[in-house]
Amino acid sequence: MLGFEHHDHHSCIRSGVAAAEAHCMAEGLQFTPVRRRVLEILLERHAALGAYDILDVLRDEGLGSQPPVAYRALDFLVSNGFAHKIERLNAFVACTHMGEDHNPAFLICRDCDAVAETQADTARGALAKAAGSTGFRVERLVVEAVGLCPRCQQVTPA
Amino acid sequence: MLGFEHHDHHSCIRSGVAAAEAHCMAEGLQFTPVRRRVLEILLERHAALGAYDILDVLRDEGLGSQPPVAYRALDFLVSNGFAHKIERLNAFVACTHMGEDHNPAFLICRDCDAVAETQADTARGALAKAAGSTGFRVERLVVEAVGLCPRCQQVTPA
DNA sequence: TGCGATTTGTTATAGTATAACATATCATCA
DNA sequence: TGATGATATGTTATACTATAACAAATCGCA
Ligand SMILES: [Zn+2]
Ligand SMILES: [Zn+2]
Ligand SMILES: [Zn+2]
Ligand SMILES: [Zn+2]
Repeated sequence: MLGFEHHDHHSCIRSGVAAAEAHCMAEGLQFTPVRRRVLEILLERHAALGAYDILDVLRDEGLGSQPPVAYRALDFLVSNGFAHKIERLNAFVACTHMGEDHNPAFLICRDCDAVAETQADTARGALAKAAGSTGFRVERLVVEAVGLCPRCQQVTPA
Repeated sequence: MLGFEHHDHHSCIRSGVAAAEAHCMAEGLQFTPVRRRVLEILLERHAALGAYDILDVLRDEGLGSQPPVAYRALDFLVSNGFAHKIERLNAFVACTHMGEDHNPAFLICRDCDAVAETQADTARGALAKAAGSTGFRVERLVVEAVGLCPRCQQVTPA
């Protein structure tokens, strides 16, 4: 899991983009400049970004200035598993398990909005079981934990 | 768990309101007409309702006509555990475990927006463990499963 | 009754997201 | 290569969700 710790962020961006590009190539999807750039922005910041934050960057770079441009790119990235939407924040993050089939769960710091992605396999199993007994069929699962990241626990104890 | 099945809805409304009222009495909280009515509306519909849906009802009944009226009542209900917010839908549902300390999880039908509340204890345990290893401290947990309810599986197979 | 705290009323505005349609680009094949 | 249908982008307008700020009313309690 990619958490709150340090890491080689430069290579993390490069490999993320590369994985997405490879996947698009393989699937015949168009990895257009806007889509690529939005993914890069998400990877660069490594945090939850609102659609309008992303749009601001795109606008500065002349890649688009209206909301639909950002939302469409984000829809593409989310649909193809390159990014996730954090419902709690109305924001988006790059996926840290590009291409792998996984059950993402997110740890969201209520102080600094940092987001870490981890796995929710156990949760999915338990939920699917409970749901199954009522006849409900689970298709997607949103798991978002809100709390304090290690960094903010020092600044804001209690 | 209160699922998608039939139940004595009339008594379900009454007991929900009664439980909230009792809790407010015990805690010295003001269970005002607007707050009571919003809880009743949520219990009556037994579905996820947007703040503006609720506001429409309040307006018809002369209980308030501006967004803050609905949002304040909802904040009160959510803060005190009488209702939950469904992040995925930007909507609210009455709690089905009034007063009990619990880890709610929701089963959301993507077709009819019906919502059932169940328990996410296993998920919470697993998440807290995974999070703990990174130093993250979980305070609240959002678990929302999106899929098809029994009813909609018949109408919309596949 | 008086006073501080809480709740409600109201206006205005901020923030998030999509509908609809015109234009441009891409992918393919005749 | 050049036509063509599909996909993606540009743009305008608007819908939906949520909160800030302040005034007025009400409540809880001394
Ligand atoms: Zn990184
Ligand atoms: Zn933090
Ligand atoms: Zn009921
Ligand atoms: Zn349904």
